[in-house]
Amino acid sequence: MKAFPDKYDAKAAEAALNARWADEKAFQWDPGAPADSDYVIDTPPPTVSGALHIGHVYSYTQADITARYMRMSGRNVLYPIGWDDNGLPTERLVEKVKKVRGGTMAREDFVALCKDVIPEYEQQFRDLFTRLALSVDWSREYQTISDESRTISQMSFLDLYHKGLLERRLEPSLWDPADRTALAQAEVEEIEREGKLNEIPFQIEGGGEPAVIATTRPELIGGCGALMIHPEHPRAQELVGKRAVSPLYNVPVPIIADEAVDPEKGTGMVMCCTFGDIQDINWWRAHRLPLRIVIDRAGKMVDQLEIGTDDWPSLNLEEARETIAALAGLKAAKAKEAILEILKEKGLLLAQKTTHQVVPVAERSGAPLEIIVTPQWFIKTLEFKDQILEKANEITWRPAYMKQRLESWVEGLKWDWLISRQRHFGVPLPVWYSKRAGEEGKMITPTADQLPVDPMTDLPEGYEAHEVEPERDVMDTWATSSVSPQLNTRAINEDYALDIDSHRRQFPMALRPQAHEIIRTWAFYTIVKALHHQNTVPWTNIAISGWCLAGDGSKMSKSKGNVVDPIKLLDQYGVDAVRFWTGTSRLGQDTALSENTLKQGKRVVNKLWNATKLAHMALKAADEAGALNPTTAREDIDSGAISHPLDQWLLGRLAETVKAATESFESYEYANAQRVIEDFFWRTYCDNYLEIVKRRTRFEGAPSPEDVSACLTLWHATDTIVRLYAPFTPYVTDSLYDVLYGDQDGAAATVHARGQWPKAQDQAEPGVNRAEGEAFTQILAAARKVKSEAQVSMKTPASTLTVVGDHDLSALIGETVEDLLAVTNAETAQTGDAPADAKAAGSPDERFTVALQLQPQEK
RNA sequence: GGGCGCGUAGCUCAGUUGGUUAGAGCACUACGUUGACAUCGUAGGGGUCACAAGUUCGAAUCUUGUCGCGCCCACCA
Repeated sequence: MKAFPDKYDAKAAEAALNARWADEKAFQWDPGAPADSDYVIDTPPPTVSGALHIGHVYSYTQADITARYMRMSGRNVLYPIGWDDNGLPTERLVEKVKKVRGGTMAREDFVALCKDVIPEYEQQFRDLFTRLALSVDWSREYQTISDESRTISQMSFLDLYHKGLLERRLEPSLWDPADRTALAQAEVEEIEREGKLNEIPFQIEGGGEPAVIATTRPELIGGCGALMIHPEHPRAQELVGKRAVSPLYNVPVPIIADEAVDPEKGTGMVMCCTFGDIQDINWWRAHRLPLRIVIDRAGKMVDQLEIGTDDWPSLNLEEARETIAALAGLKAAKAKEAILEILKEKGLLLAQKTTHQVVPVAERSGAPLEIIVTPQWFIKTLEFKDQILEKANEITWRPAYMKQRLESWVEGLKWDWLISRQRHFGVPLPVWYSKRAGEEGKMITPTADQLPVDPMTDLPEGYEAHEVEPERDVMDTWATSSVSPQLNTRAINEDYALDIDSHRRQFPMALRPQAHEIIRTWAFYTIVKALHHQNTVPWTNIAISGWCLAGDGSKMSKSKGNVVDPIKLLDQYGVDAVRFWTGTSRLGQDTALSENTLKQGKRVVNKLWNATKLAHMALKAADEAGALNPTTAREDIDSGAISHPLDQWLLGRLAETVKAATESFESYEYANAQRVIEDFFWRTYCDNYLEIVKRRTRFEGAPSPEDVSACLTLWHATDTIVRLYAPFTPYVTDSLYDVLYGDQDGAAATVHARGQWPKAQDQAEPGVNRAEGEAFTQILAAARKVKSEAQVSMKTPASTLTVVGDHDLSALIGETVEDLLAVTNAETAQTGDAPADAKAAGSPDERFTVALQLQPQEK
């Protein structure tokens, strides 16, 4: 046992222990351990976008608390770490740092800049995660853009492509005109705003009352292919079968009845354009309407419409051309204003109503989305909804109700998963298109052993550069991060593998920790990939963390100015205290950053230190007297070495705590574990037991058997408490562990090593001497209350302590009267009637009344 | 519109399968404290468990409904 250091310096401990853990490779996965002891975690690779926020601290600590417990409990934990360092957020960061725009430069040049900028920002994460004491295996660090990740990601592509689950299709898809790329359904957000619902007349061919449609997007009139009306609409009979003529463009379009038109909305008639929304696509397909594109990839009005042809006739071509010219090149929003002006001038804007509008926008850029027809790559999901839901059911969701988010997402899917992006920095789609005579447009893919490839610079085997056209698109980062388990197990399946043995052993994984806002992306996509590649689940458990909110329960955001800098927080409270705060949070639930709880964390660290310091004095003395030879609590009780009833009681309570904490951890309820540990440590151990045991720890020379009993108990309690707190407050516990074990041969170097969690079979009998211990603490509390009410010091001596009434004291509290006298500073104890000059108080459970004859204190 | 979560002390939250008198920390009040700890201790005050009805010997807990907050999904002319 080492000497006890004077003071605990959290910052110094953080630095020293990190160095030691790295040195000893304390958190490396052990390939030599049996496979059934593996516990593999699919760690979220944080997006390299330049932002460190408190949410990182919060959610990664939640995962680490569980990881540390799992390792201590004996599992062979593989806890990798990676960085998601390609895709739009990373492009944005690089553009900001380097003051460039990716779209205006050659791809290679931009990628070179990315590779230049990224390392610094990954180092920020590395520093933060190290300081946070994430017990990740740093030898398993990966990047989603590395050669190996690109290989695995392209393997995933090839497997799905050859299975027919991934295909290139020319069809309408969601388009972000600001970033000029296609998007997946999951990247759509909605904003609410005031809009204008415009009523505009369409003349009826052959005369008659015009059909008035209502639209919020008049700029799309040029793309109108039909006028839709509900079959029950009063004018349906009259109009269906006739043709309406679009204003300004004068294009005759069929009037079609369709149940999907809401007769209550607007005028009950609506134009179908290519494309205003998803309903337009449905009508376009169902009624085989013409494709009339009026908005380009930049979200601007096309200036050369092929209007005036047989397929796209106009009854007044001159006016149509004037309209086209007037709008040419304007962005959709400007074009809307312009066309409304024209309509107004010509008396064609019959009414305009303000309406509450929900507009789909791109999550990243915030730009309103367009639907545009472009060739894109899709992974099939729509026809697999049932299988996806089945797999979701095979996974244990923690908390269980979070599964419903995935279910409602899957049920609402409208698009296959679009993975191609018209961007610059991502994993390339491994495809070429042949230009050879006779096979023009044929898709050529590499073989697995040629990966990774960049079709822009590499060539397919047997082809010359002039014979192929490279695919220029890159994959969305989700297409790669959705194989994060496989990036770590190093294979997609039996057919596509870098290391099939590790994949067979480690896949599916044990745990995916992640936040709830990416259920519809990361969790969903990862499940889809595992289904398509191997018809399995990617992991058996998914633990969903909530958000970290500001102290007042509101969302943290830059605009509100309530963002907390994680580094400052760690400096102010110490990592252990911040982790303690995280440890009070529950999975799935948002947690407000609480100064109280952070302070409480600091108190716990301090209390752990001081309680151990007190115990250490006695332990050290007993050790030097050669009297401290602990085995396990159970054996020391069985052998008679721990003989005192209150020692056994304490260890019995400790055993109950170990049991409850273990059960909580096994069901991923670490907050409950922390609470029961805290309750035992502070209330039972510090407030009561440490006070009670002082009498038997201040021995001179050789300790008596009951002193030895006390010291052995202190040893087991201290040792076990340090282990119980270890997953939560790794620095102070490992510092204390080092004091207890640092110079012992054969002891593990760190409390965080595999197998260090207290074992049930080593504990005392849970609940042993519970009745005596409780009676004792109740009587003690009553005695304290007497002194508190008398407003005297707890040390005030009493000549007698009376447990009022007909009690058998030794039956109640065992042979512990001497302890009771010492801890209450009383001379004698008795039962029966209270002396006339005694002051009395009841115990908290009202079972006892305790009277003390207090002796006047001399100053 | 459908669904999920939450609503318990002034604040932040716990409350296991229904079971004596609903708990903790912070805050508040009083008192105490020269050897583990003022980052402390002891005691105290403070709750119609959102509301209503029901089931039950018994409800914070189960059922139904209402209200409020947050979120997910859908609609979106």
